[in-house]
Amino acid sequence: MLSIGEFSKICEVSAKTLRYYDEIGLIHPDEINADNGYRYYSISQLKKMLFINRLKSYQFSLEEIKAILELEEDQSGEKLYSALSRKRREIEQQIKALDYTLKQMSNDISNLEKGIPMMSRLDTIEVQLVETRPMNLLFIRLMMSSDDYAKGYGKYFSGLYTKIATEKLTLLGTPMTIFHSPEYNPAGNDTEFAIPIKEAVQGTRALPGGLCARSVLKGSYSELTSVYAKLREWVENEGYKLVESPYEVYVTDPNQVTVSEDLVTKVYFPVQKSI
Amino acid sequence: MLSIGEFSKICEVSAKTLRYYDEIGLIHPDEINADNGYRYYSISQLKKMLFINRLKSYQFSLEEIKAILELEEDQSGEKLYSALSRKRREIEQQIKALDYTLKQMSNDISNLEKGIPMMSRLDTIEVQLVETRPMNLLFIRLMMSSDDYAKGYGKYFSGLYTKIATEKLTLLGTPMTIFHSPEYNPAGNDTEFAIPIKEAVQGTRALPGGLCARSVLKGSYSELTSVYAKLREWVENEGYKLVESPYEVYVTDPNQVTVSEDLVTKVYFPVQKSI
DNA sequence: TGTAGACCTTACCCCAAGGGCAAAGTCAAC
DNA sequence: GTTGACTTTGCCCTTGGGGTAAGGTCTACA
Repeated sequence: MLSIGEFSKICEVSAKTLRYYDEIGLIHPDEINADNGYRYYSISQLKKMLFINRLKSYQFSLEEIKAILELEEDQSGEKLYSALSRKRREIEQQIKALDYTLKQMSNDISNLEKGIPMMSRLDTIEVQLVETRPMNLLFIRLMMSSDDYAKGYGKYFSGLYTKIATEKLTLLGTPMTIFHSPEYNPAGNDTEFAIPIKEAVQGTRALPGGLCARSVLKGSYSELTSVYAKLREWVENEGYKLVESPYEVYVTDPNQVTVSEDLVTKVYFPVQKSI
Repeated sequence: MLSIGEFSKICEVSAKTLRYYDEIGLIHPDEINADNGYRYYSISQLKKMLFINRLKSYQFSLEEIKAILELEEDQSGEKLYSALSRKRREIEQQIKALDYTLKQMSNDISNLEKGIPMMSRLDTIEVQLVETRPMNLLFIRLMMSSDDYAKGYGKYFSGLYTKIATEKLTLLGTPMTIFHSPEYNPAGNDTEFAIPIKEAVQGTRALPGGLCARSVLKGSYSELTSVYAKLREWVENEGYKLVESPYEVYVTDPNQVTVSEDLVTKVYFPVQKSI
């Protein structure tokens, strides 16, 4: 039997951590001296502890590890296999996200090298007051959680395009998204995917034309936040107010454009002069 | 002026977060109504908030962001530039680490597909009882923090090799590391880098031979933990005890071996029969 | 002018995964 | 027998806020 100190040295885990794992039921010492409360671990617990360490290095939470250990006792490695596969996908996602972060950072760094301040893009976003024409939209409107956006765009737009193709409708513009939720809510937003067409068939509606504040974004969608901020600032400063739901028009098809710098998106804020 | 709710919607930051940032001094509202305590933000604070959001996405802590904001007020973007560059290196490191994790996970997953349990490697590590010969070591002994190991190995071994070359000494084996700290301590470990040579010049010492438990590791150093655990288990089970500092012998040169599967490392535990 | 509903305030407790420290009890070696 | 190393529990601390409660305020509508 090994004291907590000995066991901790062998596993390269602090004694404090071992006590914590005992407390949360992850790994209990094989034996506890009833007189003095000293914890004693058996050599055979080493394997379990190393397994825990490995799962930790795979970014499983202690709770997940506990569940895995409990499952492992009954049956074969089926659950473990699927848990690992799921976690692997998560880590692949993390790497993608970090690659993207790296790209953005490098962009900012090279701008700084040229003497361009980091947030100067905000000052260069141009807002125009435009009059839009009424349109007839083939649409689908639903609640989107922020996680599903990437998937949703492809799914719903291709559904709409399929309908246009099978029913031989006439395309009049590029796809657009209308945001009906008055505020941004990570849990879910009332979102409308739409494509302008000629025919007023079932599943279409009219989008009235009117005065809009509009910005054109050339480049990655990650800058959209700045565009929205700029538009709101402009609307406020110029004495207008938002009277309808804002919408985005995807002038370039994200599936056709491989380089994100080539993306063109127009953001519209339907406005009125306030009083 | 914008109320906290309006400002929070524009920035896509929760009101709670804004109150927290006010509390820690990251961004104070432009004005606070003295009667009711309501916070009011100006449109011009938008840029600062978006800047904070961007730095957050670059994994700066709020404390770091605060420091950056305070520096930005006085002078040019020098500090920001170096902070960004440093953080970029950190993120590159993270990606490397995640890539490595991914490799290990994939290995475990493909083993599971073949029906091989994850920690079965532990059972396959073989321990042999061997008698080592005394050696004469050219050595350097110092405290190494766990962060420096990667750098340290190259630095200190190349120092020793330089000495061997310039003083025309005779190489008698591959490099080795002796761990004198009785326990693993992340803050620093008493570590000896050594190379066996023939001549007993200054800067050398004798390593006595004797009974050792030894395991041979073929593959990545990340498995060393398992090897150490296995050796300790073996020593305990077979009724031996550790009587000197353990050491590792790097049979293959890490600088020559490009594929980590080809690395060969021998781990020695000098032992005696216990009583 | 009244009031309902939306909005704001502070205050308190909560999360993960332990780290640090203190006071007190215990063990092992000399 | 003593000393120093080891162990115990208990309490507070970390990051970046989330959740909720109790109570005060604002604004739009009737």
